[in-house]
Amino acid sequence: MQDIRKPLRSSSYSISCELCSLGPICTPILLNDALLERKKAFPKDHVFVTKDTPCTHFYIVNTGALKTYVTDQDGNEQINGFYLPGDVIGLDSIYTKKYNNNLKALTDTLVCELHYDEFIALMDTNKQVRDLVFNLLSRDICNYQKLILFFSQKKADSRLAIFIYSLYSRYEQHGHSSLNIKLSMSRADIANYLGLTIETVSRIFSKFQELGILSVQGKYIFIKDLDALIKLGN
Amino acid sequence: MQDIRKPLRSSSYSISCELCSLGPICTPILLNDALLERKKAFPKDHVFVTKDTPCTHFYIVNTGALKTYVTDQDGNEQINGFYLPGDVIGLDSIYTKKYNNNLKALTDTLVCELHYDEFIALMDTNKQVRDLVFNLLSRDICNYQKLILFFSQKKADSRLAIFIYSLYSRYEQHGHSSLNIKLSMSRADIANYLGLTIETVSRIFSKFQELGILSVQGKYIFIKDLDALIKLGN
DNA sequence: CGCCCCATTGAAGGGTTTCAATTATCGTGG
DNA sequence: CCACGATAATTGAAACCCTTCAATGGGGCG
Repeated sequence: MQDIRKPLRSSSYSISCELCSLGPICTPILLNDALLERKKAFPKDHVFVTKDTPCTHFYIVNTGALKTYVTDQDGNEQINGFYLPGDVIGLDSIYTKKYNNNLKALTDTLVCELHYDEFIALMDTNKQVRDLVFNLLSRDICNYQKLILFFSQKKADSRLAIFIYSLYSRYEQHGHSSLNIKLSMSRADIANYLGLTIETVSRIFSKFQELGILSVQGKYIFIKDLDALIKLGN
Repeated sequence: MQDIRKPLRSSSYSISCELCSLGPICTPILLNDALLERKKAFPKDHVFVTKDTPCTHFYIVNTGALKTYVTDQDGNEQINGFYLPGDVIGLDSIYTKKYNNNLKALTDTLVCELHYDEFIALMDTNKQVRDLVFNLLSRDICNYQKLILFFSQKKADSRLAIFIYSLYSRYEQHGHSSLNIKLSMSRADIANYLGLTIETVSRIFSKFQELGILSVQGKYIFIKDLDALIKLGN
């Protein structure tokens, strides 16, 4: 079997400022150093935001991957989402003024930090910034609505198929189109997020491999039949 | 058995302007008649918004109940959510500029219509309006995040328990605290929304009734043990 | 009153989880 | 560099939950 680890381009799994969700409001000096701290580093497994603490920054992922999670009353971790380069984290805090999730680096990660107060204040005076935030919020809501339908309706096979496809799709949107994907999260994290068990995730990966839809080798996935993967998601 | 229909107060299942999500920006003349058309009536089963048409209005439910839904590629209806008095509908359209769902009255319904363009324009000049919309958007995102966790993690029992509790809770927030609930939607709608079958929903209602948690009589629910209902949701 | 639709209930089948055992992978220290 | 231990991932078998298919019961409306 082809070693799917060969074409690994982990160093390229970062986002250029042009393709970042902040887009044109960031690259010019519109956002100066008082508002934005660029490329701050967090090591793998570092929890750098704790739920219910006051919101001081929004984060934009530059390189690496993060997960947001809460812990339920039994102390179990419940993963809310994964964030990849270009994603903005923390917009839900506009309402609560505090973080609604814990935030943990899945790999060594670079983020841009946006100072909350200053940025919120900037929205009052700058229409371009304001419109951007409206669009980000509204877009988030659209995505979440789709996600709710997804989780309410889909069985295990579809969940995993769409999960893998969405990783592909999100990298593609940010200019890293490749059928080779390195999972930055463990099977346990995937299972937790999808509301399945580790065993089920593992079994479905094996099944997809038998069906010739993808090659699985630990954290490395090679999508052999993208159309079939999409079809499985329906 | 006590006839739980007796304390029906369908006429009171409307919201006063003071408790509406628009709050203080609406009751004063801040929103004039050019922006807001009050208490427009739609009959039961009327589809008054079609997906993908340009967004012309936001809607705020005054009396009655609505559902939003899309149809998948097989033509099946997939319910996205139910809207009760006080709820604002259409904020996700800020990004797409068109409606992302069909909108159908579950009962005879009164809504307030907010003209999209004029309202968006008002945000440019009025900070109070702007902040309100930011908060509504951000709050929606918080709610959706919780809903995603809910649907990704919860089994059938919990789904139905939380669904019933959330109806109770939403009426309570808007000043109609009562353990008697009239379901405005069919079992099919509930099942569709929760990602279950009609049969499963029916069986769980029966089970809850046997456990003494609630009385079920068609569309009328009486919550006999709220704590147990909440516990079942976990 | 009767019809139709909605809701309930039962039995069988399929999918997911649970429990248990094995295998692979990663990091560490010899 | 290899060996080792710990952790992560895979695989199998049994139990459980939910769906599917089928039949019955009940309420609303003409």
